[in-house]
Amino acid sequence: MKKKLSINDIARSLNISVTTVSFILNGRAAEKRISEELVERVQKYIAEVGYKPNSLARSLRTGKSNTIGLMVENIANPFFANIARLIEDNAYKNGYKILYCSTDNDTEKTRELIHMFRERHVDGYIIAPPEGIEDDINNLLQAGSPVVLFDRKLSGVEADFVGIDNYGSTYNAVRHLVAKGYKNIGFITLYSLQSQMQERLQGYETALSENQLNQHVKEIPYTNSPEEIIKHVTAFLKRKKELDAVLFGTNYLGVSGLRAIYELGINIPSDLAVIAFDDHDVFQLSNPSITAITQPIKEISEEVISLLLKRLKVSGREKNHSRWFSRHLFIIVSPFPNRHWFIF
Amino acid sequence: MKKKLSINDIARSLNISVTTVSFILNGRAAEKRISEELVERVQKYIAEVGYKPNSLARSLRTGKSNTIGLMVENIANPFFANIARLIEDNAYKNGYKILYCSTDNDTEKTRELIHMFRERHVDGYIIAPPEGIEDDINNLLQAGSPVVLFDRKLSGVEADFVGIDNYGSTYNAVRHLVAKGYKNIGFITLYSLQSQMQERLQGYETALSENQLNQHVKEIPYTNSPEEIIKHVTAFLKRKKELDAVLFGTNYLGVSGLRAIYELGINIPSDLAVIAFDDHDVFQLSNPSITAITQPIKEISEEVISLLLKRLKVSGREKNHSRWFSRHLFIIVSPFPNRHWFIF
DNA sequence: ATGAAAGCGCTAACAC
DNA sequence: GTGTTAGCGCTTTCAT
Repeated sequence: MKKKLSINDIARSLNISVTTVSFILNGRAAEKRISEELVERVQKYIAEVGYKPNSLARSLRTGKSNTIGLMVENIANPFFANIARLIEDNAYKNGYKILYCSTDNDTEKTRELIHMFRERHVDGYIIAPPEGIEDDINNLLQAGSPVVLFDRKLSGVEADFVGIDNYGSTYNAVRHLVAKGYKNIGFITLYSLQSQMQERLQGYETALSENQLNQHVKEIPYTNSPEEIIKHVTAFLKRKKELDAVLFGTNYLGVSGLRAIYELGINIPSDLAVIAFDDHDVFQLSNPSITAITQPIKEISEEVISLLLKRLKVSGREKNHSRWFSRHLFIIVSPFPNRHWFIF
Repeated sequence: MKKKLSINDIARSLNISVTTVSFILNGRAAEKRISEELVERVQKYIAEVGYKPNSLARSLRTGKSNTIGLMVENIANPFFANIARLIEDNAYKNGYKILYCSTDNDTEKTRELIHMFRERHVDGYIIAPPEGIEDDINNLLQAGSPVVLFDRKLSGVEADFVGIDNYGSTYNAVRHLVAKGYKNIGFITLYSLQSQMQERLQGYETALSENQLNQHVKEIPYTNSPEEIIKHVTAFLKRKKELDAVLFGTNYLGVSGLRAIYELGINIPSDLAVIAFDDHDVFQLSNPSITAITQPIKEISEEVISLLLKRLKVSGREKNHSRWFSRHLFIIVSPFPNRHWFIF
């Protein structure tokens, strides 16, 4: 168990001061006019003995950690897993490490996780927030930490946000079904007050009432297991024999829902048309493949990380917020003067 | 931007010393015979002002971080994502936080990630290692850090390991197919020297040669995109018209492979029987559903984390390695006297 | 039972 | 240009 080297050991071995080593380490040698020759000698020695600065100590001192906390609903959900991967890659390229975790939509767990991130001095936060976490996020913001929310908004929280037009998505999906002649369109969604779910519901309801059609909504709690979801969807479909189309509010509801549909022997699309929200391998592979409302995962990830990186850059420097917008977005609407909302 | 409280602030406000506060904080009040009344007063005040110790400083001092680094191949793969979730939950219950990351089977990236974990003083490592990372892991071990490997072994690395009987799995799968009368059985696998892939290949080859059947192996590089995989599988199946069954070496090869099969209009199972390695929602939902060689994810996760926790406990204390084995395992074989290999 | 103080490894203001 | 030194917030030994 070889002892870890410290900057002190290096300085002592080389008969120079720790300051000099520190400056060289942090690329401030030129600025401090440290001789070329010394710089080289130090770097050679460091490489030789394999010294690596202790980033814990560095963080403790500087208050920065080059780390971003990423909180998703569930890392096992392909939608979030893929976003996480893209964000991770992008962050790495910019010198940031990502720490992820799953909130399970559990407010208390999320609170603890935020706290853990805070303890670890993450420089910024990317969060798909559960309900009820508003105050905690506001605290973060108030403490000067950059926070980018995504997937669902939080009312009363003045943070940057990236998401999609949920309302328009379900609204258009239903209109599409109506145009194709479907009359009894069900919506199987989450029992949740989260903004994205409420908007999806709203889009569904508006489209239906504009066409004088009846609503058939089934709300399923987030905590249900796949087996429970299957049971409830099965019961719902059995009761609602008149349904000729069904829209799923999330990908995993769609996955379990399809199981229910297959088990009931219902044929897609002759007996029942199916549209799901968020893509999933399953939807592409189903035969016939299931129509999915696909979110632009790549664009969302890029916007999220670039937004946060900008805040990070700004937060150490001048507060000039000009030229903040990138190219490929749909709508930019923010109720707050200094915050940015990107809606794809 | 309210200033963060430190243990000093607490001590000063209460007119006591930081030592006392520290002892109370760390549950050593009784041991140090600090008066009940004082303890209560301190705890009340701490709760009131919402003080939370800075874990960075604590780690710097103690050298522990209550953190475990978890490196999987790809967090977007359901097999790894689910294992990660289970490990995370279990670690949390034991007071440990998990930092995950994806290696992409890239040795250089993995090396950097190990380094980052090391910098951050993670207390232990859980790794599904890529090839070529042997020396780095040995360094970790030599430095006294607990490491548990899973999914694939590393030759010449004396670490704990948890995995499955890959050889037996494919061997039995092929025998199962042979028993059902299939004669031309293909194996579409990864172009990889990783132990688990080699073992799967070996199982396939042995079973075939025992039955005097011809091998039909297609190896696909890890770096291929789903589209490339589909193209290569398509070409392979087109060339090998004689195949009546095919075995996929991993779940994502199976997912893309199914796409190829569907696009070719091949019927399962009448034209071609299909077995995949590792489960996936897609396999369950396919119609008819695809047979999958399912790994016991729950058991693997539990064994991994319990193994690491034990090492963690031991590494601070006496080195008594008795009673190390848990209940639900299949085979325990380790080439090293002091290391444990759990093969399910 | 409680407090003073050293020190974990690093950065940066301030000296020279 | 380079060195001295004061902390960042915490734990823990040693005194009292």
